[in-house]
Amino acid sequence: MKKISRILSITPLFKGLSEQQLDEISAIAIDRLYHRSESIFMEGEEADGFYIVADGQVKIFKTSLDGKEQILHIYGPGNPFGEVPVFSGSRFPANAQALVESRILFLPRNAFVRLITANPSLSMNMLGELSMRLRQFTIQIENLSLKEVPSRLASYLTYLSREQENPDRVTLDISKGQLASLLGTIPETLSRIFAKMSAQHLIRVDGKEIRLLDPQGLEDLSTAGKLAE
Amino acid sequence: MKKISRILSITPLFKGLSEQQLDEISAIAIDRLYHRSESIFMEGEEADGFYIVADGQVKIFKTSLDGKEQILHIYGPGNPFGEVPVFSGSRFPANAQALVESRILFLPRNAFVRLITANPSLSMNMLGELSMRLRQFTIQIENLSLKEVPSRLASYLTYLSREQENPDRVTLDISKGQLASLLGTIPETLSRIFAKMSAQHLIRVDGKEIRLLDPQGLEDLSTAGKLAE
DNA sequence: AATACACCTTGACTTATATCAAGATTCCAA
DNA sequence: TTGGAATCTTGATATAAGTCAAGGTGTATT
Repeated sequence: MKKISRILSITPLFKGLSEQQLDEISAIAIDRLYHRSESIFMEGEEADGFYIVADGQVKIFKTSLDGKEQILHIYGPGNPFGEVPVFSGSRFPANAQALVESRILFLPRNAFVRLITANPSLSMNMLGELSMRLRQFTIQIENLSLKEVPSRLASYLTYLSREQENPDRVTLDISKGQLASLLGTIPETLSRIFAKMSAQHLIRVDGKEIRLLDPQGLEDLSTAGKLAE
Repeated sequence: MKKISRILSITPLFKGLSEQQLDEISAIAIDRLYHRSESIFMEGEEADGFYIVADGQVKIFKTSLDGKEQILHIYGPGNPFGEVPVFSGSRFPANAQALVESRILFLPRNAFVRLITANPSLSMNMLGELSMRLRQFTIQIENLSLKEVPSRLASYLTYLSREQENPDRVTLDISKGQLASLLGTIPETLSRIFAKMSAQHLIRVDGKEIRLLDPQGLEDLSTAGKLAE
C-alpha cells in the first residue's frame, strides 16, 4: 500500500509544493477503498471536500428520470474529481461511481481552501486544472450537438490512439456499453456503427482491441463527413 | 462613457479588491467597441489575455464545417469570457462574437496572472467563477444528451422566468434563431415546438414576449415528460 | 410610404437514432 | 466444466428532429 504523500506527489495538481506542504495535505487526506460499481457520491449531495483517484477508475455521470445515463468523464490515477462544489456552492452537480475496485483519497474542503489561500502556486495549478476541464467540456458539447455518432466515435478512437501512442491500434479501457454512454448514445447504436465501420474497412474490432485500418479516414470522418452506406 | 474602474468594481470577479488594486487593473485594461456581429476572437487563435463585457451582449460558440453553430454561452455586462487560455494553454477553444453593439475590456494575461498570484482573494473569486461555468456546462451536456428539444426549451423558459423574477411572463433576450442554437437545434424545429406548446396552452408567444400559462406544466416537461401530440 | 432585408413560420419529406425484442457471445464463479 | 449473468449484436419498427423549399411578418432605412 503506497503512502498517501507518494500519491499526492505524482498528482499534477500538487506539482511544485514543498515536502512539508505535501505532508500537511497527507495528514488531512482520508483514504478509502470502493469496490466495483460502488457509488462515491450522488448528484445533489452535500459536499464538504473533493476526491483524488489513487488507484482504479471512476466515472462521473448524469442520469435522466428514465435511467438513461450520460457519462461526463472517466478518471484514473492522479485525477481529482468533485472539486466544483469546493469553490461554488456545496452540492455535487453529478454522480460518481467506481468502475473497478478503486482506492480514493478524500480531501476536506476547509483544510484545502486554507492551503490554496496560502499558496499561490497551488491556486495556479487548480486554475489550470479547472480550465482544462472547461476545455474538455467545450469539446464534448461540440461533439454532442454538431456531430453524429459515427463522427464522435471516430473522434474518440483518434483521441485514444494519440493517448496510447499507437497510430494503428487501440485498446478500449472501458466496456462498449460505457463507451456508448460517454458518446451520448446507446449500446445498440454503437454496435451497429462498429459493424458499419468494419464493413468499410475503417477499423477491425476484436473485443476491446480495435485496429485502425484507415487512420486518415477516421480523422476525416471525425471532422467532417458522414459515414457512407 | 463610464470609467473603467467603475465597470471593474461591479464585476463579481473583482469583488473584495482594494481601490488601489482596481486602479492597477484599470491601468492595464484595454477598452474597445465592437459593432453588431463583429468577431472578437476565433477558435484556435493565439490568446494573450481575456475579456470582460462592459456593455452589450456576446455569444461564445462552436461551428461545424458545414456552418451549423452551437452556442455555448451568452454573456452580458460584468461577465468575463475567454479566460480559459489564460490558465491552460494559449489558444481559444471557441469563437466569440458581439451580438449587439458592445463595449469590451481586454485584460492582458501577464498582468492578470501577476495580480492573481499576489492576491488570494482574487484567485478564490476566479476559482469560483470557473467552477460556476463547469456547473453550467454539466447542465448543458445533460440537456443536450438526455432531453428532447421541448424539455430543453421548457428548462430554458423556467430558468428565464426565475432570472427575470416573473413567474408567468418572460422576455427573450436573444433572437429565436440564436435561441435555437443555444438549445442545440435549428430555427424550424424551435418554431414548431413553440407552436405545439401554444396549442397545448402551456405558453402564449407574442414575438419576444412569452406568457407562461402553465408554469408547473413547463417544470414537469423540463424534468421528465414528453410533449403530448 | 415604399422597399429591402432579416427573421420567423409552415409544409412535405428524409434520415439518424432510439426503442423493443430476440439471440449470440463472453466472462466468471460455483 | 458448466450454468448463469452480463454484455454485445442484429433485426424490425417508431419517432424526433433535420433538410429543403416557399411564403409570411416585421422592422429598419432611405
